[in-house]
Amino acid sequence: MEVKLPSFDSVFSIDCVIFGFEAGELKILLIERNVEPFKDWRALPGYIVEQDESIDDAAERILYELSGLRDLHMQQFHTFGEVNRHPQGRVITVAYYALIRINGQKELKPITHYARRAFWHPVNDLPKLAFDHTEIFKTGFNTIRNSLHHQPIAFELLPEKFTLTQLQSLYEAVLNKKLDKRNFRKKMLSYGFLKELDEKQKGVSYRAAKLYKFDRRKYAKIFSNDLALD
Amino acid sequence: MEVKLPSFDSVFSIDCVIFGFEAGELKILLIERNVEPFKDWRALPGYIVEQDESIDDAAERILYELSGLRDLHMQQFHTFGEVNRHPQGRVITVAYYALIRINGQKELKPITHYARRAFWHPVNDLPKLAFDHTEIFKTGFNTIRNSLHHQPIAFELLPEKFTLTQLQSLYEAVLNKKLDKRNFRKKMLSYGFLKELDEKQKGVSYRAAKLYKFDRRKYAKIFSNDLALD
DNA sequence: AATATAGTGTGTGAAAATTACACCATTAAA
DNA sequence: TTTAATGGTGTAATTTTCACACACTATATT
Repeated sequence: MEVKLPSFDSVFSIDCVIFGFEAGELKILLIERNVEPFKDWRALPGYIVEQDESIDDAAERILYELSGLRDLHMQQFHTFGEVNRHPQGRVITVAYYALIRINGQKELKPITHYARRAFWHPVNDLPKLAFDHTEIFKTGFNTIRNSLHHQPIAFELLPEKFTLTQLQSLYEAVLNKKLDKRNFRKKMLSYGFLKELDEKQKGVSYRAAKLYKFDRRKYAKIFSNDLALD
Repeated sequence: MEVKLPSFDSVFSIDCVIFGFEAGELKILLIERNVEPFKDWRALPGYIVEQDESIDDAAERILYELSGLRDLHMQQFHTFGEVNRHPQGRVITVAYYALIRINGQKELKPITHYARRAFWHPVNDLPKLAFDHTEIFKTGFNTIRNSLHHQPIAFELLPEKFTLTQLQSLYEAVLNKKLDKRNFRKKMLSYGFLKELDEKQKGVSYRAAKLYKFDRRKYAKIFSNDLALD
């Protein structure tokens, strides 16, 4: 079955590495491709940038079309421009990451037919991905690992109300190492951007943990001097 | 004088923010444009990526053609993709930075006629730049400021043999703040990647300072656990 | 030869941050 | 009531950071 595909001279595309956290595991969003090339392969959600949209806008649109996910805060992290990274011709891709709470109920439904389905997959034990997407994923994972201490990454992945244990297990998943419980809690609380709530966890068959909220205002105040200087 | 210019549908370009250090001042490389659009303006060295070259290769070539500089280690830092950033059409640009010792004797000579000349300009007090190059510069400056503590940035800007005072003044220039001399020296020496030489500064009309070399091996060993994890 | 000049080179104590480490409390289910 | 599972807490030792001031040395000038 030979398929005749168009060939590209000069095309921009976007690829998205979307992280989610569920059941103590860090996951990313994959699609199953429904078109050539790499039909039936797993891949990062990605597609071509239109003439009249900025790359930031394109990233939002493309993610939406392939997964139904909207209004994520997407952040560019690297551009991949090897000559032969795409079999149809010259395609340079700008890679974005975003972080999202997997709410269980959040349904993933591709809008276009380019993806057969979209699904969450644990970052450990990823399948072989189309194009150079494995490399893109690794670069993205390193990126969030490095911004964990400077950006509110953890709080975008967790539900609005979370326990300190959940927060810690997310840190452990991203950093890939065990942390000391007492030191972790002491430190997180000392930053002052966690609001203790009057609520407790429900539905667990052991002592229920206190719930906390992330205080974005205070976080911004504390970390504002991190970068910048115009 | 109306000039008819081609218009672009979909073009990749590269722009370079090249840092140098001289006379206690941090500088960047600018060109004077010799062609429309923005003829006669100051700009970052930048041009269009060819069909058959990777963006990393393109960055090296373009910098060479516009300035005569070669073999710098260029590092991509951001891609700019607003729709109207280029007056002739859709041009997405990948920005790179590099660091170089300004040796005084190193001559800057554009190879192509696109640049009339290339020259060093202090990062403070930059003129208005063509396109969105001022924004690109700022992003690049923030990038190196943030990697100063994790990458051997300082040592690529200094001559091979340097004094601790020179090293400190470079840190001060990049971070834009004064540092304490005793603490700075203590800390730098404690890292163990500075090799003290048996030589001293020459030609100064005051007590000559010891010269040091940067030990790249030891540096790599110390900072290797910073990133990565495949 | 004396002196002015300019930058080099050094140590200590206080405060803050980091690390290592173990046990009782609470809840639901059996 | 017992068990299984996780929640929650404090302290001491160590390391790191920070603030801070003065004598030394090489040269140029008179």
